[in-house]
Amino acid sequence: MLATQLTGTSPDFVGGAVAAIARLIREQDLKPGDRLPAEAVLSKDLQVSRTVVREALRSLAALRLVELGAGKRPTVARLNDDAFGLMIEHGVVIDQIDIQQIYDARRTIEARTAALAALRRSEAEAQLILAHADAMATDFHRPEKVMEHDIAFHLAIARASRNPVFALILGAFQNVTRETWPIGWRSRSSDADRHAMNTLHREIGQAILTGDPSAATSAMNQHFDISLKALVTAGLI
Amino acid sequence: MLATQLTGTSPDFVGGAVAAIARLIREQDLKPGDRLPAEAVLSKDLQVSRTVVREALRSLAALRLVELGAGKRPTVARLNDDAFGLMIEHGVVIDQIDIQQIYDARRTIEARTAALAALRRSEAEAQLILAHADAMATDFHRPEKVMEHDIAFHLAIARASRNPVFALILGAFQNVTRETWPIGWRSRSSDADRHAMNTLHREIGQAILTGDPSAATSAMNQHFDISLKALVTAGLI
DNA sequence: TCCCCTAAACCTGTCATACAGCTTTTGGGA
DNA sequence: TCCCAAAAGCTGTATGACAGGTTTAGGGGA
Repeated sequence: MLATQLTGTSPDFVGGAVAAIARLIREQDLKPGDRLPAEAVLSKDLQVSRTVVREALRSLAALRLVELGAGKRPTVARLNDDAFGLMIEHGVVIDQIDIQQIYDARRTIEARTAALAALRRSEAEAQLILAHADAMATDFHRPEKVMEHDIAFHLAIARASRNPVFALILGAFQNVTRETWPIGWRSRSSDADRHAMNTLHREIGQAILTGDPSAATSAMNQHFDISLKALVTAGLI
Repeated sequence: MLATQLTGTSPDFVGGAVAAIARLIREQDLKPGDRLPAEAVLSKDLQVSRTVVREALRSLAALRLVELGAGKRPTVARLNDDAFGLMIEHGVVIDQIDIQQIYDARRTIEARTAALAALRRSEAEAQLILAHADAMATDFHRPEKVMEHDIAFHLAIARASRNPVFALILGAFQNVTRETWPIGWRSRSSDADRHAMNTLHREIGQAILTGDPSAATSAMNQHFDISLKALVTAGLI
């Protein structure tokens, strides 16, 4: 339950404060934007110095449970993917996770988000998804733009799935994707290959617009088949 | 990239220190267990007070990128699921995520981990998985034990899938599962229903032992169908 | 009465210093 | 060479201080 660990049975004031503040949020049923007590108040209530309270709040802020700002009392925060993104990136840096494993996770999840998006997307979401697919073709000669639209395309689908857990997880993969994407792009042998990828994106978008979940899933799976092949060709995997 | 946010264009010393330390780990290619510079050294190098360095280290420790201990220099840490677990729990507490969404994520991922486990499990892993399934039957009259074996069963499969991303995500759901599991258990109308669940667990385990991925996936899907129904009956979803 | 503005009160971000207690290193003795 | 103890190194916590940002309260004007 604590965010830090105990050395033997030592006190761990900071860990205790983290737990106490998390409990406070839960027990007082606080929601995003609600203000927590000021540091000085927490310090008195929890019987620890402001130093300890501040380190505890920083811990919670790192996890995105609270938000801090100069002069402002701490507030309860909405979950957001960049904290988890840092963790994933770290996993890659220390070789605990490799790129193929991330791709497999993406494939597994995105096969599902594509299906859910086909079932649940709003009209605006479907249009946004297709717009990104189209923009990838339009900006074809500018790889950086293509990449950003590609990433936005997949994230838009995740959001349209209406499951924030999926959006959170896939959002966390973004930074890693930004590093590997150019490799895949360069490894494709011809522009024809690159256009073929765009076609698949549009197919996914169409299936989502049409509301055909199994078509969306199978197009998404094809997409990952091809992308993975490109990374294998590049020797990245 | 930073773990905390900037208010306008303010300096944000702590955020800068977090980024600098993360960069240090990456650029020096540090691995789990490697020691970081002492706080005093970082303080001098980064030109900020020890207070700032400490808050930055606490942030990284909360995300499990580093590990802290009294008297010890900070060390690089292996990723671990409890930080992500806290985030998920928070998402539930503030109503950003509901139980059904977590179940859908679990179902999606576990259909895959079951298949992968069937393909990749070691002999010992297969035995461990089956042992947990058996223990659920043996300890049938002690719900708490059943729950722990149930959770351990699913986690063992995740680990046997050999994809740490899945293990990380599913591990993070554990705490939430611990809160909802008893509700599902109580909602089942008869002991026969409860035994049926155990049978399914054993079926999954058998498929993994046999090395039959599609059987493992379909048994896992059945398992989730039934579990979800129990939660719907209980009015939780 | 209501709105707006300003001054005061409140609060966080950063710094410096101090010291207890834990860990690692060093150096000497067997 | 190995072991052990002393010294050095380091973190965890506390206190006090102050700059600068934010919120609140209260007064003045319409």
